[in-house]
Amino acid sequence: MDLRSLRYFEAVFETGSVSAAARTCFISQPSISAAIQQLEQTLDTRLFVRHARGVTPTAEAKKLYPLSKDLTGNATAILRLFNEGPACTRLRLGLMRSIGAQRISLLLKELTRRVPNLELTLVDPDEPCDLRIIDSESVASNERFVAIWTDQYQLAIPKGYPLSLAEKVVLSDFDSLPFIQRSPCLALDELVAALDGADVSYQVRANIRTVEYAQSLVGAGVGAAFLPDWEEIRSRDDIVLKAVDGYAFTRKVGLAFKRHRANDSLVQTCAELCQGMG
Amino acid sequence: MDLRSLRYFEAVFETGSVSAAARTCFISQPSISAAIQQLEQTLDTRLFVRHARGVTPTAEAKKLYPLSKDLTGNATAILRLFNEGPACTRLRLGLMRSIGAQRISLLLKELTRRVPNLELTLVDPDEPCDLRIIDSESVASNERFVAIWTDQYQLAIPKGYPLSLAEKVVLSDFDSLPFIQRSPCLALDELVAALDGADVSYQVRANIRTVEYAQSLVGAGVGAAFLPDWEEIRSRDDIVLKAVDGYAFTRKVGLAFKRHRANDSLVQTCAELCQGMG
DNA sequence: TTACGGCTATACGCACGACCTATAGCACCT
DNA sequence: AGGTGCTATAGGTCGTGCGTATAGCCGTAA
Repeated sequence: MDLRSLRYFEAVFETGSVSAAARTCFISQPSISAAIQQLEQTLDTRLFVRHARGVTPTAEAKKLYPLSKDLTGNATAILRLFNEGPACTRLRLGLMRSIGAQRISLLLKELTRRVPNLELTLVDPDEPCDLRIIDSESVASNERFVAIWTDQYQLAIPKGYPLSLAEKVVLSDFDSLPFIQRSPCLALDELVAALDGADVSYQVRANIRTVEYAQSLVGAGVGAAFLPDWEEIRSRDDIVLKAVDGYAFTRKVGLAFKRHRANDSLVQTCAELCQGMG
Repeated sequence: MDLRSLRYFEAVFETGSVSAAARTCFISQPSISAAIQQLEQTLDTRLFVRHARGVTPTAEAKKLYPLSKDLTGNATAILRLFNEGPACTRLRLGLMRSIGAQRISLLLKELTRRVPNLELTLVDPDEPCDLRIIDSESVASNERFVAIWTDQYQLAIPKGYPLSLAEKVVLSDFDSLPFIQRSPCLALDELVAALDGADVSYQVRANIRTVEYAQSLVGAGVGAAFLPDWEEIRSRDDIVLKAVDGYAFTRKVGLAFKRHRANDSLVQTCAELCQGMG
C-alpha cells in the first residue's frame, strides 16, 4: 500500500468516477483503474462497484476514505513542515516566444500569488526547464499536455488598408498584400500552404518572432499579419481582425511537463491553475 | 515522499547506521542510502550526518522521526483493519525435500502462532510458491536469501558396523561400504567427487530422496549415509555420526523469496522469524 | 431497433526507477 | 601499515507505473 494509490482512491471516491479522477490527477484512466485494483487486492476488499455510469463506493470504501484522507493529509503536512520557511522554490518555465506577454502575465501573477517564495526563471522552451508553455504541436512524446486556451488565427490589417473595410477576406486578397511574417508559427505555415495551393503570391515586409512586434508593426501600418484573436489586439483602434473565409487556423496553447513529474506538487498546482484559466 | 522511504528512514534512525538498517529491512545498503538521499532531497533537509562509524541524526531527523513513525503506523493500521478478521492469509511454502521435518516444524509452529488464520500449503520448491526453504546453492538470481542454519554433513553409520568404532573416518573407509544415496544433495556430490578422485569405489544400497528415509535405513542397518548432524539423528542410539577426516561438507539452509516481494508483510515476518531461529 | 457516446477493463509497449553487485574512499583499530 | 567496517558511487537488470489503443458494457437518442 502506498500513498499514490490512496490519493487515486480518494479522487475516485470524491468524483464517483474513474475517468473523472484520472482527469483531476492528470493521469490516464487505465492507470487509476490499475491502482484501484491493486489497492483492492492488498486490502483484500472490494472498494467500488463498477457500472456504466461510473462507480459507487462500497461500505469498505466509505470506511477507508476518512482514514486515507487523514493519512495523505498527514503526509503532505510533513512535506509542508519541512519545505516552508525562507527557502524559495525555483521554477524554470519555458515560454514559447510567440505566446504574447499579456495573457501569460495573468497566469504568472496568479502562480506567484499561490506559491509563496517562488523564484521564477523564464527561458526558451527548448532549454532545460521544469515546465513549458507551448502549443500542442510541440509537445514531446514523454510529456503531458494541459490545454489553457485555443487561439483562433485571423488576419490583422492596419486600419488604413482598403482590405480593412472589406466584408470578408478570401485567399486572393493576399495577392501583393504587404505581409509581416512571424515564425515559427504552424498556423502561418498552413496559410502559406493554402496560398501556394491557390497560386497567390504575397509580399513579405518583415520577418519577426514575437506577437508583440508583429502587433506593433501592423499598428504602424507596415503590413498585415496573421495573429491570434486576443482581446489586446482586438481592442486596438488601429488594427482590424478578420477571419479568412473558409479557413479556421487554430492552435492549442497549454502547459507541458515531463510525465514522470506529474506527481510533483509544484507541477500539480501549475496544472490546476492552467485548467482553471480555461 | 512515499511510505517506503519513511520506513527506511525510521530503520536508519533506530539503528544509527545505514548498513544495520539495510539488514533489518532485508535490503542492500546502497538502496537505503539512495532512499535517504531522495528523502533528504524532497524534504530539502539534511537528515543524517555521515561518518565512518555510522550516521547521527540531525535535529530535523529527530523532528521527523515521530511524525514518520505515526504516519507509517497509521498506514499499517489501515492494512490490519482490512486484513484481519475471518479472512485467512494463504501461504504457499516451497520446502526442499531433503530438509527434514523436525527442525522445520518448529519454525512452522512459530509461524502459525504469529500469523493468525494462516492457511499454509507445503509444496515442492520448484512449484510456484510465495516462499521457499532451500539451501543457499539453489537460490535464483532474482531471489533474496535469509540463512536459518548451517548443516554439517557427516557420515551416519549403523551402530553394528565396524566403522562405527573407528576413531576417525577417512576416504578409504568408503571402499565397499554399503551406502545409501540421497539425491539431490550437493554435499553428497562433493563427497562422490572426492571418492572418485581418490579412486575409492563404494557400494550403493539404496537411492532415496528424504533425510527421514535415509535415517530409518541407516538405523535399520541397511548401510551408511551422508547426513546433516541434526540433534534428532545424533541422539539416536542406533546411529553413529562421524565427520570425514579432512573434509568439511556444509550447506546453508534458509528462506528464499522473490526480491520484489521483500516489502510484503507476510514475507517480512517469515524473514524475521528465520533470522531469530539462527 | 440500431447507432452513438461515455464509462471501465484489458493488452501491450516503453521508460523510469528501485534494486542488485562491485568497488572506491574514508576513519578507526590493531 | 594493513585490516575492518562504514557510506557513496558506478553500472546493469528487472519490475512496474504509465501511456495509447481497443474491447465490452450500458444507457440514451435517432
